[in-house]
Amino acid sequence: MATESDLHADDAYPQSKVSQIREAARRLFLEHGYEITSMDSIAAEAGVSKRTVYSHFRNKEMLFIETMETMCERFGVAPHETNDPTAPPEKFLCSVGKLMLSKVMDPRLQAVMRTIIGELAAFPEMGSRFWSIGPGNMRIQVTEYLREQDAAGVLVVPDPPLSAGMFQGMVAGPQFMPMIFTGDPVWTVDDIDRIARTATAQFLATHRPKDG
Amino acid sequence: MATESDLHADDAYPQSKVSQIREAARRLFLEHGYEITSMDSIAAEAGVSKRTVYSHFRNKEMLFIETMETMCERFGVAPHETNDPTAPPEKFLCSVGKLMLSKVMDPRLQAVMRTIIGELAAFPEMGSRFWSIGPGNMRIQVTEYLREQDAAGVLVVPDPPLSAGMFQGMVAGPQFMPMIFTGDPVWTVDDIDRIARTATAQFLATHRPKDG
DNA sequence: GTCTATAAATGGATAGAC
DNA sequence: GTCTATCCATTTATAGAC
Repeated sequence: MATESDLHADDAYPQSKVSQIREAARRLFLEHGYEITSMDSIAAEAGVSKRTVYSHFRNKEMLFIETMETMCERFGVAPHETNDPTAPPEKFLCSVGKLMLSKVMDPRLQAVMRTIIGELAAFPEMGSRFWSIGPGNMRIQVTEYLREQDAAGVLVVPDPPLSAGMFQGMVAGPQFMPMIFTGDPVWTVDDIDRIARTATAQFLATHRPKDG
Repeated sequence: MATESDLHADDAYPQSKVSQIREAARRLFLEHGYEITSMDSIAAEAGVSKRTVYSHFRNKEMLFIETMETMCERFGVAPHETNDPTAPPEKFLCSVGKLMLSKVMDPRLQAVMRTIIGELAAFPEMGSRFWSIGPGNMRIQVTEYLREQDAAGVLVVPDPPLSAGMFQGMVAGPQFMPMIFTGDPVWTVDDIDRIARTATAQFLATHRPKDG
C-alpha cells in the first residue's frame, strides 16, 4: 500500500531514518557542496540526531561518495535509453542528440555536475566516474556507430573520435557552457528537437559520401 | 634591474608582502578551492603572519573575489586577441576557433574554471563574470559576425546565436567536456590547428549560399 | 537504534606589542 | 606594517544513557 512519500522516495524503506538521511544529504550536498554542508545540517534536515547519521555512515566522506555515486547511476545513460545502432544515421544521431540535450537541460543533473566539478580536487575519481557513465559513454557509442557506418560505406568518417566529440559539442555545447557558468538557460526543452535536427543535418552534410 | 622573481610576478612590487599573499592565495584557491583553503595556509604559503594578510585584505571572501577577478581579467579575451571581422569566413572562423581551443587547453585556465564552477553556489556573480568576459564574449563576437555575413549574403545563417553556439561547441566541446570532468587531455596543442580547420570547413559546408 | 552531551581540532578574525 | 598570542564559533566524531 503506497503512501504519498513512496512516490518521491528511492529506497526500499522510504520512511526509514536511513533514507531520510540519504535524501537530506542529497539535497544539501547538491545545493551547497561538500565543504559547506555539515553533518549537523544533514542531521537537522533529516530530522534525526547526528549520532544516528554516524550509525549508518562511517563518516562524512563516505556519505558524500555514496550520495554522488547514486546520482551518477541515476543520471547516467540507462540501458533502455541506448539508441538503436541499426537505425539510419538521421534517426540514430537525432535521437542521441535529443538524449544529450535533455540531459544537459535537466536542472537536477546540472546540480550534480556542478557539485562533482567543484569537489574534483578532493574527489578526482568522481569526475571520471561521471564522465564514463554519462557523457563519455554516449560519446563512445557515437564513436563506435560512426566507425561502423564508415566501414559500411554509409558515411565518411576519417576520425571517428573527433567527429563524435564534435557532434556532442555541436548539440550540447551551445547550452552546456553558458548554463554551467551562469545558470541561465539559453534554450528550453521546446527547442531540443529543433537543435538536435539542425546539428544532425549539419553533421551529415559533411559526412555523406560524395557519390551516391 | 630585474631579479629572478620578477619574471614570475604580476605586481608592480614583486617582492612586497602583499604580492606574496596574492600569489599564495592564487595558488591555493586554484588548487584546492575556497572552502578548503584556510587563511592560515595562505599566510604560511606566503611566508607572512596571518595578521599581515588581514591588514591587506578585509576578509577571506574579499581576498578570494579579488583573486578570481584578476584571473578572469587575465584569462578573458584581451583586445589584441580580437579577430578581424573583415576577414573572409574561413580565416575569421578558423582563427576564432584556434583561440577558443587554446583557451580550453590551457591547464591554468582549467583550474580557474573548475574553481569558479565549484564555488558557484556561494559566488554566483563570478560565473557570469567569467562567462561574459571569456567564452560568452567570443560567442557574441561570432554571433555578430555571422549576422553581418548573413546580411551581406556571404553566408546563410537563419539563427546566428544558435550557429555561433554550435560552432563554439564543435570546436571546444570535444576537449572541454572530458577535460573538465576527468582532467585528462584528449588532444594536445599540436591538434589545435587541425581541429579548428575541420570545424570551420564543416561549419561553412552548411552555411554557404546554395548558388554561389 | 536513537538520543543528549561532549571531546578534540580547526578556522576566521582580532588584541596589543614593537 | 608586521609579529605572537588568543578569542570565539563551528565542525567532525565519539561516549554513554536509554
